Amino acid sequence: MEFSTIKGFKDILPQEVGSWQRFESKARRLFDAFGFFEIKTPLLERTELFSRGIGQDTDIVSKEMYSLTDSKGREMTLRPEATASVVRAYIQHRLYKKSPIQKLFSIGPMFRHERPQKGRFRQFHQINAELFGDAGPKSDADIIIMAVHLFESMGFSDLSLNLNSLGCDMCRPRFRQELKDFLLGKTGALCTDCVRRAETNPLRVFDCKVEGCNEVVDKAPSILEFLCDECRDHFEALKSYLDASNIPFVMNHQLVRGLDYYNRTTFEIQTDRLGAQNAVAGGGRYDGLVKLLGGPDHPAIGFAVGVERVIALLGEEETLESRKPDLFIAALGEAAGKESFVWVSDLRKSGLWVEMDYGSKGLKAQMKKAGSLGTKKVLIVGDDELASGMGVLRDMETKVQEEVSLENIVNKLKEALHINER
RNA sequence: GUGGGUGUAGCUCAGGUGGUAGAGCACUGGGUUGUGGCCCCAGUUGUCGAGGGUUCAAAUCCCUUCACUCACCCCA
Repeated sequence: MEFSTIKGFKDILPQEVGSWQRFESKARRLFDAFGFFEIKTPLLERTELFSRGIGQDTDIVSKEMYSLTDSKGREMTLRPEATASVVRAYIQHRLYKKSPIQKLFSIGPMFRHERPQKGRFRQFHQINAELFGDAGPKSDADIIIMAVHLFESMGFSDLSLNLNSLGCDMCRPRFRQELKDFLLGKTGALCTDCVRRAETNPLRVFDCKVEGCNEVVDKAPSILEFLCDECRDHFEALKSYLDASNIPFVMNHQLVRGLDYYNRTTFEIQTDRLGAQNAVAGGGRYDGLVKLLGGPDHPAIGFAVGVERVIALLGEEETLESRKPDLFIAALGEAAGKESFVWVSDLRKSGLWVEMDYGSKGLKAQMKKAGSLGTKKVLIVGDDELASGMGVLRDMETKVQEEVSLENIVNKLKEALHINER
C-alpha cells in the first residue's frame, strides 16, 4: 500500500519551506529587539497541565486533545497550545528568580483533534510570545505592538487589530450574570446552541455566527460597561499607549476567547481572506495562570501567531522558491568530467552552490539543464580545454563568454563568484 | 460529531444521452558533429480513489466505502 499523511497533518514541501524560514527569521529578529529569549519545551506534557491551565470546560480540553496513557498509566497529552508549557517551565526552573521580568518566545507545532478545514489543521505551528512579571498596561502595549510589527514586517496591510477587556474576577461575574439574564429573556430569537450557551457559558454567544443570534448580541450589554475602576483604568491606559504609538485598533466587545485563563486585555489580529478562520494571531493577559499552576502570583500576558495562516496570506510570488545555483560546470569527456567533479566539491566547500551533470550528456543538454536551474554562470570544459589549459566561462544572462585559464581555477572562481554575491 | 462539494497522467483539467481515455504544462530526445531560455517535430507516463452491482459493454448508471475539501463548531 501507499502511505500518506494522516488527516489534518501536512508535509511542508521544499518550495514552501523558504517562506516559513523567512517568517521565522523576521520574528526572531523582531523578538530580539524587544528583548525576548527563545525557550523550547517538550511536545508531550502531563494531561493535567492542560486541563487545569486551559480549563476543563473549554473545547480544547473537553474534546480536542491528543491524549495517551504511558506504560505506567500516566496521562500524557500532545500540547494543544504553548502557554501552559511555558508557564510550567517558568515555575519549574524558577525563572522569576533570575530576573523579575521574563520575556520568552517559542516556535513549534501544536496538536488539536478538530475537523480540518481552510486554515485549520490538526498539527499546526505557532509562534508564541509571553511576558511575565509586569501587570502594567505598558506591557500589554508592548506585546500588542510587537505582534503588530511582526505582521507589518511581512508586508501585510489589510489586517485589523481587535481589542477587548474581559475584566477580572471582581467585575466579570457581575457582567456574566447580567448577560445571562439578558439572553435568557431572548431565547426565542436564539439558535438552540446559544440557548444552551446562555446557561452554561454566556460569553460564548458572542462567537455565534447565526444571523438571529447576531441581532440579539448586538443589543446585549457590553463587558466594557461593567469593568471595575482598576480594569477600566488599565484598559484606558493601554489604549492611550497604542494611540500614542499610532497603532490603529478597533474595539470589539464581542471578542471572547476560548481559553479560560484570560483576564483583562484580549486581542486578535484578524483577516477576511481566510474563510471562516479569521484570526492570524490572538492573545491576552493571564494574570491568574501562574498561580493556578502552582507558582507565585505573577501576572503575565502573551500571544500566539498561526504560522500556517500567515503563510496562506502570502502571495504566490512571495511563496515561490527562487534559489539559483552560482555556477554550473558543463563537462565533456571523461577526463574533464573527473576533474570537474573535484572542482565542484571544492567550490561547494566554500559555500557556493555549484551543480554539474553526473551523466555523460551532450553540451546542449547540459546547457539546457543549467538554463532551467537559472544558473548565473556556466564553466565549459571539454578534453580540448583541459589540454590547452583554457576553459570557457559563460554568463547566462548576458551570453558573454570569456576564456579563462584553468590554472588555479577553483580559487579564481571562488573569488569571482563570492564577490558577485555581495 | 453533522452537512455540502470534489476525486481521470507528476501538475491544472476535458471527457452531453454507457462502447475499456485525451489536452495544456512538466519531463525525455531531435531540428547534423561542443552552447540554454522562444519556436517546430517526436516520445514516455494512467489498476479513470477503492470494492461490488446492472449490462454484450461503465471513467460514464446504481449501491457501499475511503480520501480530499469547504462549512457548522472552535480557534492560531
